[in-house]
Amino acid sequence: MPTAYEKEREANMARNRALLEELQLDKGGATFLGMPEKPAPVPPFKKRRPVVHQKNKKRKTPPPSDSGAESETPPSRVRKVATEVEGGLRRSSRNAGKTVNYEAEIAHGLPKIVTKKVGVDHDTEPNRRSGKRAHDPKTFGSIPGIAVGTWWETREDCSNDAIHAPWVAGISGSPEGAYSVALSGGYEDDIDLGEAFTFTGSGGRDLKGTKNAPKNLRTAPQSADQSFENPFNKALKISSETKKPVRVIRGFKLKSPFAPVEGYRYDGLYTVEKAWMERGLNPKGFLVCKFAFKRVPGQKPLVLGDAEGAEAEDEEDAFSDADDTPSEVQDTEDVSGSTN
DNA sequence: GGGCCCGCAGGG
DNA sequence: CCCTGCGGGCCC
Repeated sequence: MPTAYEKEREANMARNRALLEELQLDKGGATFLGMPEKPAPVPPFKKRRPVVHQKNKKRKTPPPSDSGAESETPPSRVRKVATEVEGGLRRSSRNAGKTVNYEAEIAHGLPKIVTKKVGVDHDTEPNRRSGKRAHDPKTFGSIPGIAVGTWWETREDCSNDAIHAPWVAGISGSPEGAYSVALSGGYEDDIDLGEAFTFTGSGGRDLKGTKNAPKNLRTAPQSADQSFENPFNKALKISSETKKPVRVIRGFKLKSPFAPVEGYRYDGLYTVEKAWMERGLNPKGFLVCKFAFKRVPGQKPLVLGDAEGAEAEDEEDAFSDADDTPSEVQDTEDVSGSTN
């Protein structure tokens, strides 16, 4: 006997799915590997394999840099890309420690600051971690040198590549609109059809607990209504009006056939097609902000999950996209794809 | 595997 | 400074 709330949820989901299917059929949409001519029957979920964490927190000692020639050679570890599957490295190289000893790295002669910019004075703040960034994450559109399909083990690595700056938050934005979002399974009722998906806003979670029982959490269940007054949600709403592209990463926790099995993957640019509110999938039916995203046509096709085979076949082309810049670090401030 | 607690980036 | 936030390491 479904309750009124359950029926409402069901209706919401059906309506949202219909909306996404319509978006997918839009001209230029629908382009993931192996996609049939017609609509997309979403394949069954692949079983998610959680990241296997290494007990030993120590990071692998970085290789000694090419003595002296370090002035423009970025640390090769800054970015893990799909092409690393070659040579047996695969994705099982779970060795990126969390406790990074930057002084040790500096002692090794690795340049931690690949470029300037980003509003940081690297002369006065040489140890500032964001100084590692080669590009400003607060830009709209693609990031030079970061191909669609680029993969990272952690959100931190992704952040360093300026694709999605926050380590935890799912939305990065400003009053100008949203720069990027992370699909990481935080909301069970989000639907992911690949070329189009729904996304739930932020806020309405009880992160602090009560004064007597403080929690100090980073994520928590829904405990209040969301609203578009929330700056993150507002940014996405603005994006739905300006239609500026938003970078999208999918994480391993996302329940979707398009989610990577491990880590986080950059899946290219999407536009926010619609913003609305509805009762979310939470015990008390708190309101959440919902957004419908549609992939910008003409990008490298999505892959299903890790799509082991497809990815291996594709690795030669990992950087061959027209709007991708082959080199790791740009000297120029060229921001191709930006609609700033 | 769940609970806990923490650092951190980013914005106000 | 304060606060938030779809991480992640660690302990049990």
